[in-house]
Amino acid sequence: MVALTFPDGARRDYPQGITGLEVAKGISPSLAKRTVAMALDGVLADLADRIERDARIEFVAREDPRALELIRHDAAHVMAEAVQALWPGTQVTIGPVIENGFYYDFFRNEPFTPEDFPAIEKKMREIIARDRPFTKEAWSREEAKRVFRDRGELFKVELVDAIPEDQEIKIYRQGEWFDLCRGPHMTSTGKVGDAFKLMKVAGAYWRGDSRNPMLTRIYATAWAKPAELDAYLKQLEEAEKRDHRRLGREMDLFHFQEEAPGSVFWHAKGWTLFQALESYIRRRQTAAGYVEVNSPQLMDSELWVTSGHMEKYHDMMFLTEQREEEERRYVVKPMNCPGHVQIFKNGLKSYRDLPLKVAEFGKVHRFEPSGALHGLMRVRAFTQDDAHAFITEEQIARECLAMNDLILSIYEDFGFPDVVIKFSDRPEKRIGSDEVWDKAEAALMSALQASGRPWTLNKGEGAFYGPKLEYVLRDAIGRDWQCGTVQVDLNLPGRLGAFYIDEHSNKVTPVMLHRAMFGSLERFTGILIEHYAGHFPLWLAPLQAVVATITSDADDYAREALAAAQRLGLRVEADLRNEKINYKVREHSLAKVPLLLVVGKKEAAERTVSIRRLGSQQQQSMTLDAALALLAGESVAPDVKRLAQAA
RNA sequence: GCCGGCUUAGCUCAGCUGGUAGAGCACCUGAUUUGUAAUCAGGGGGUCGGGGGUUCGAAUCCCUCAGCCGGCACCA
Repeated sequence: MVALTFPDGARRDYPQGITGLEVAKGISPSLAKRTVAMALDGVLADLADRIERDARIEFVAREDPRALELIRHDAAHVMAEAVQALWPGTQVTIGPVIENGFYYDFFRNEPFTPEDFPAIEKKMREIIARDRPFTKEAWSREEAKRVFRDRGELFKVELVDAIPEDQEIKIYRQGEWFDLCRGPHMTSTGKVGDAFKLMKVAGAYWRGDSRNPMLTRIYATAWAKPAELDAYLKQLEEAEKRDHRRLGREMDLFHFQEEAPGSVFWHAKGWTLFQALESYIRRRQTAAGYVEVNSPQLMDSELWVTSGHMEKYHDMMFLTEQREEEERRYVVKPMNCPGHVQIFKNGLKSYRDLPLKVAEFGKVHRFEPSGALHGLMRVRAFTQDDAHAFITEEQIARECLAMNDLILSIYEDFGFPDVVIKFSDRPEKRIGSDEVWDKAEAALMSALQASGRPWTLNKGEGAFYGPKLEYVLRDAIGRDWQCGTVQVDLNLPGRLGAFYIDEHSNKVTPVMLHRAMFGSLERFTGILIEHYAGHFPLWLAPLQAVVATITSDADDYAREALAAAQRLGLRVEADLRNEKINYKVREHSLAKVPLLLVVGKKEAAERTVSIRRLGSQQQQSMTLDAALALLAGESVAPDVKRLAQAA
């Protein structure tokens, strides 16, 4: 006998080996009918599975949120059957559920194109309409390999081989078609429903390894109800509207062109935004005890040989040509650290100088693979808010904590609600003694725990020179961005010959901490454009307000208002064009100008303005002086505002 | 870098199976002086991404290079 506990707390005994379906039927035929799977002790299982042990049992209806991953997984099987029905000889490989949908990787000489989608979707609907039950079989390893080999499914043979010896080989059938699969599945193909859509084709390496053959991946989305599918598609459209590449063009922030792939042409408005961010970081880190330096763009390649970068990253660095009159070759810097070590080494340093925290808005160049380039998010030339702290071993914990606090405080100012920290500890291949690693990891970990933030362990993912923290932001539409980093470096200072004199007159190699907060300013600007959907807070908005006239009678007054605003350092333009106010309101709203100061005859006579805020229909009338004071107040950066409040 | 797709006016896009390029918006000019999301009329603008080939003839077909887009791989 097995004892099953039901969600209402009832507990009943059943013969051992009874199936979930039989249990459901025993309770009521209608329950059995609407149930697509069960959960035993919270783990999803086939409804046809035999129950061998006492368990908490729950019946999962198709509408249950937990059924969604089954719908998607079943849909993946249906898609694979459809593809093989349409193109015999296509090999199937793997088809997992992912966020918002699923994919399936196929191997076929002729790749698929989106034009094939309608046919595949049609065939899928046929298979779903047939409503064949999913049935599970356990095969022997040899039998599975023989069957797949006979069918020419060589990738499946590899998959069978990859299954650990202690696990059984499970095959799921849906009518004639079957697939190697871990399961579980719903009761039949009909349960997939029709809220699915094929989204895109993509190449993907077999087993994620670029040395392997490339497969064709078909991405699809699937939902329990058509309304959910529609909502998802709408959400994608919304995300597209806030794409920083699109907003960058629409808001006249920047552009790219063929002659400089991966390098940004910043327009005046975009550069204003960029500089607002740079100034902000400069204020924050100066307040935290950093000094700012600037190191050369080009340095002798020998230095990069010494640092080890040449060997590891040669293919990703820009190098100058060797010239007749100059035998040396120069490297366009891909990072700032070697330069900062040179600054540290210049002049003898004492333990009294430590910690020495050196920051630079260094522009670095990296020859990123062409396929990796992506707007501002992945470029070949970018500006890091980089810093290196030269410290003693004893100072590791304190300085890491200070960096951690600074980074988290900065993200708060931009309204990122969720920050997840990844802790990467010692990798297999590393330098330095275990004692030093122990100390470095413990110090980093104490900083991490002091932050009180959620974190995850990235086992063995640290740099070869030391452990690191990586800060991942989640933006307004739920996407993750890795930005900040704190790295303990036990290697480079020694390698480049840096030392300080300790209190016993001994030469000691300092520990170096690498720190970035935004990471790449280019990328962070892109993230912010999407995070705010172009609706920047006033302190960042490239154009804060437009003074718009209703008739030309107000032109002189508008010019006066503009000049007064500019004297206050506000970023304001005047729109004196011979256009209707409706037209101007529309145009500046679309351009996402935060504030419109509308002036007509009435305002000119009364020395007032009518304020209209972006996203609001309402108007607010006040005197020009009051309006400018308000604007100036709202334009103050959050850190400066805090200082003013504290004073 | 790999797989697939795309590249036509400043932007968004149309141009069927080859016959020599079009729309809307933007821009310019004129009229209109306007009260909170598009006033009307007129006008200019393209060696159809670069190079090569097939053809009597190429935006259209083929090859090649580049860039971009979607993934994969990579990301000090």
